[in-house]
Amino acid sequence: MIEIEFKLDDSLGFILNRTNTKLKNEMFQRFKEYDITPEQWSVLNCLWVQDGATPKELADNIYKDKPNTNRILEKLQKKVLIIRKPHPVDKRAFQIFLTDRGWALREELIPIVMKLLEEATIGIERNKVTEMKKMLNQIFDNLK
Amino acid sequence: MIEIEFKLDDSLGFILNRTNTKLKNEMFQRFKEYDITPEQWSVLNCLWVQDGATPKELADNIYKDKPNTNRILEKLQKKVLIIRKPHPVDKRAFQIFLTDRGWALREELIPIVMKLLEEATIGIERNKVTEMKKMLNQIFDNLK
DNA sequence: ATAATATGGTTGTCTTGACAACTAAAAGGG
DNA sequence: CCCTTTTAGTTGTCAAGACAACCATATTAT
Repeated sequence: MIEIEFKLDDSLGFILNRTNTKLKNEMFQRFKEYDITPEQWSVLNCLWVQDGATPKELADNIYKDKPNTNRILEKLQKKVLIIRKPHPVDKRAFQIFLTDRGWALREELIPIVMKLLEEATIGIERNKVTEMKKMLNQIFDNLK
Repeated sequence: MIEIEFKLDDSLGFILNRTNTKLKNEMFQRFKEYDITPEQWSVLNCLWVQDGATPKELADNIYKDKPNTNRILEKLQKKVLIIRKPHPVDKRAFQIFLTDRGWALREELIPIVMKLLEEATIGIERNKVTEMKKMLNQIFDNLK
């Protein structure tokens, strides 16, 4: 009988998930005083670049499906960080706009994230991080 | 005024999360006919190495908290892949044992995962993957 | 122009993840 | 030995992710 060799602790999937979870969680902690989750952060990021985007466009940008994006938007709306306006052309759609508070978070949150990523990658050369990001994107492209 | 530069699409956190989600999801799809989730897979893996472990030990091994581990165990139990037995020494604790079906999944699932990881890392040299895993573990250790 | 199809958005369900609060048993300190 | 503290496990809550089903509007084909 052939003994199958597989070590969970050395498996890319497990390692990836473990690190991702911890990083996301640390981000969540540092955002706590702003009451923003990492997912909400990613939506805000998209809006800072493209204010007035539709939920569909935002969903595409953050690589999540429409229901999830919708629920994230609901939470941002409840916190008055965004407002929905009817789309001028497409009656099915909306446009999402940042409120003043939504805009203001930009200068507050970005430094926090940059500091976090700085700390997370201590001991890893900058070009190695770039290399890792390329590999992660390669894996992303390889799938599905 | 200083213009803050930050691109979500080039941010390690975003890239990590995006790839992790996709890999996990692809795993979920390939496990579908076995009705096993990636998280349930990780628990089974631990039991294949340490049959009779307690929920607490399993939680430590998969880096999840007790409530989450407990609920994953409930699902494995409902599918009769594991059974709980009272701990012989500690009356608070349990020991988790694999059923025959739980053992049998080993030979079925491991090749699927190995194939998936093979496909996911196409175009990336094997030593680069090793390097990436080291970096991910470094990041994990850097945090908290 | 109308019928069929596609798309934007919403709602519901199930699994997971973090966290708080709780029970019961074990361990430690006086 | 008793009292305090720690630990194993459970339950509940909220945010999120995948998925299916659904409605209303747009688009396309005939």
